[in-house]
Amino acid sequence: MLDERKATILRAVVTEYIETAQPVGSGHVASSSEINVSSATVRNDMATLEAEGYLAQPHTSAGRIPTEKGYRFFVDQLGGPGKLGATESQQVRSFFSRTHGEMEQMLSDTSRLLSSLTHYAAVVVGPQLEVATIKSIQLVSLSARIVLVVVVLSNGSIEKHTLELGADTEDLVINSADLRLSSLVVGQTLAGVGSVDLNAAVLGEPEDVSLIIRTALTELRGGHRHDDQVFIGGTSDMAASFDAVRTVSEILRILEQQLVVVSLLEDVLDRGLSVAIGRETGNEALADCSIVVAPYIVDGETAGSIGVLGPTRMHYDQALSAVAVVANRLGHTLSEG
Amino acid sequence: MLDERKATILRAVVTEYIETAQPVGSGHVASSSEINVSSATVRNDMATLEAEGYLAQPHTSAGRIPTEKGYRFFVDQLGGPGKLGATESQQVRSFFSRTHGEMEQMLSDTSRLLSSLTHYAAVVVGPQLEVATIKSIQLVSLSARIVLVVVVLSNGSIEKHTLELGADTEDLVINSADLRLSSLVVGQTLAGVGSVDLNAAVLGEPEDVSLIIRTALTELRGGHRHDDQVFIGGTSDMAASFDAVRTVSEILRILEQQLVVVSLLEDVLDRGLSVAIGRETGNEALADCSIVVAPYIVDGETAGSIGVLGPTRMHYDQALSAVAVVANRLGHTLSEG
DNA sequence: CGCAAGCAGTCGAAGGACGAGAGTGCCAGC
DNA sequence: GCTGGCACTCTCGTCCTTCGACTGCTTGCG
Repeated sequence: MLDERKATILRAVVTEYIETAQPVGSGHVASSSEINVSSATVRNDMATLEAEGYLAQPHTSAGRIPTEKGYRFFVDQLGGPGKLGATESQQVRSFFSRTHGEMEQMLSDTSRLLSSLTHYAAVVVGPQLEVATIKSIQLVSLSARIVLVVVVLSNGSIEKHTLELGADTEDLVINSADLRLSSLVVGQTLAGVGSVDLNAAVLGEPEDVSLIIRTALTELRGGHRHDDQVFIGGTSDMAASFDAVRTVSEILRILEQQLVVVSLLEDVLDRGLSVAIGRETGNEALADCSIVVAPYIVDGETAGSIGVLGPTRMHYDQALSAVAVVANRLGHTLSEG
Repeated sequence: MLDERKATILRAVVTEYIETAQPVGSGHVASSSEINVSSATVRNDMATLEAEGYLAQPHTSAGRIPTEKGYRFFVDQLGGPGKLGATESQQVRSFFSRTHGEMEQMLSDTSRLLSSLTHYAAVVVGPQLEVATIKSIQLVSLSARIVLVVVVLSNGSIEKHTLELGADTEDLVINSADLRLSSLVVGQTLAGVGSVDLNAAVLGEPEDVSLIIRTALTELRGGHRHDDQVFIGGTSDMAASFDAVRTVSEILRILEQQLVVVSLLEDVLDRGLSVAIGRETGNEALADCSIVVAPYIVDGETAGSIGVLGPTRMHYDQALSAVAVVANRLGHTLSEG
């Protein structure tokens, strides 16, 4: 499609623009790269590149700026994540050797790590609960009419639901319900709870016990929506890399909607991409942004995804490496547990 | 201190500046307020107000801008939160009638409510776990060497800790440890766990059981640090009310540090204030910001605090009312549960 | 003495002129 | 097919001027 020299020129323009945020002119490219042709030749090629949609001019007699198509070419020819710098990979290593304990804490810390590596906003989407099996279910009575259902899942996360009962209920009743529930759902997935036959479930139990069981199961089924946990870090870094408050505010508005963020990442992954540039993100408000994503794999299965969000002129190579390495290590660490 | 007319003038300047973000001149004040004096007189008074530190001039021949002292006077003479507007109080009412269920979810939603009411960033600090008593403790074995300690507290929140055991452990052993732990800590506060005598705790138990008990108790003691949960909403609104990206980025950096946020709010409350203006916040990076805070009370005790963070030129009356009403209703709702 | 009216002075914001600089497109020639 | 040269374009910074919005002060009036 593009001959060797045009590709090199395009590469040079993109790199330079990412570095300086200034339109880059033919002179710069001619002098500061491995091309040994004159600026006039570069000019001709740049005109072609513009005609083919890889570059754009903010105005006549200014240098060129990469278009989304230009960035896309640049990213594609990078051909996957490279090596991480020495200090960065040291940082990753020390993070994962130090980290332990709660998954939530760890995912949240991971988003901080990722943003500190890349200086962009980092998003970490927690494992989907649906695939995990139920290890334990327990009813805890908080007050006469309030009962907490605590479900422990095989991946170490916890689902909880508050039940408000219509009438005061004795501990004995709660215990019976607890036992029955355990035998019903332990070993199932959360999704599997949906297929439990409500009527069969309460067969032979007294009225008050069966009421609790019904309520608890219904709650568990309804809980599907806030399945995904999202951890976001580095919004301040993100803000610093834009120059219009308006843009920053719009991006923050997106990031505040966790559902949108999750589907954003998943859309990108579904399309088989690891980078979405500008409008490729599918979100008009992110026209000036790019997203770099990777899934992480726990015990052989894709568990969740991580990503960074920055300006279209982001350091793609660094971001790609950072995301890849962190996703890899994160999956590894979670698999051990 | 300030005679009636000077106070009125100061009030007028502050209101006007909050509205327009433009320095306000003597002409404006003279024409657009209940003062019936000429602009020349206003000018004289404004000169005095400036000399006394209530107003400042960006440059000669510009209008006046309130100083922190000016805002402080303005806020003090407001004398506490007023009524909320009709639509806003409708919004609050419908929110609290609709809301139910998980505390985390509710606090997070509350931060969204508060930011949507005020159009500033909203901070909700969750109840301190230390005062809650332990309702139940349970050990769940996730794999041969990994055990999850799940602690249910009386306020409905959950603490969990992962234990990594040195050797494969049978369920029987875990069950014994579970029983012993329950008898030890149920009914205590989390802080109270600290005073349990480790040696007495494991008296008479076999080696493997006592190891688990020790590990679990130690973990629970160490867990004190991430006590407070912080929920932040409306960062996009906050961003929109500043005009320098730099400022926004710095504020976001503060908000990313949950510990800092918590102590920020508590410092303000400790000083007996409900509003901190500019440097009163005690944080240099928040020189252009003000914070409005209120504690919320659950079952007669101060449980946590909520607040909004906006520019020094914020709508103090609205913010004060919103924070007061929401804190009140939140405390109420949590008390019922 | 307090207030108002008038007036001179100050300063920033807005707008226009202008040159410098960076970059382009194109053409002719090697 | 590449290059040097050249004319042209457009932005940006600077300078200048004008305009307008203020202020501070002085003076006069009740």
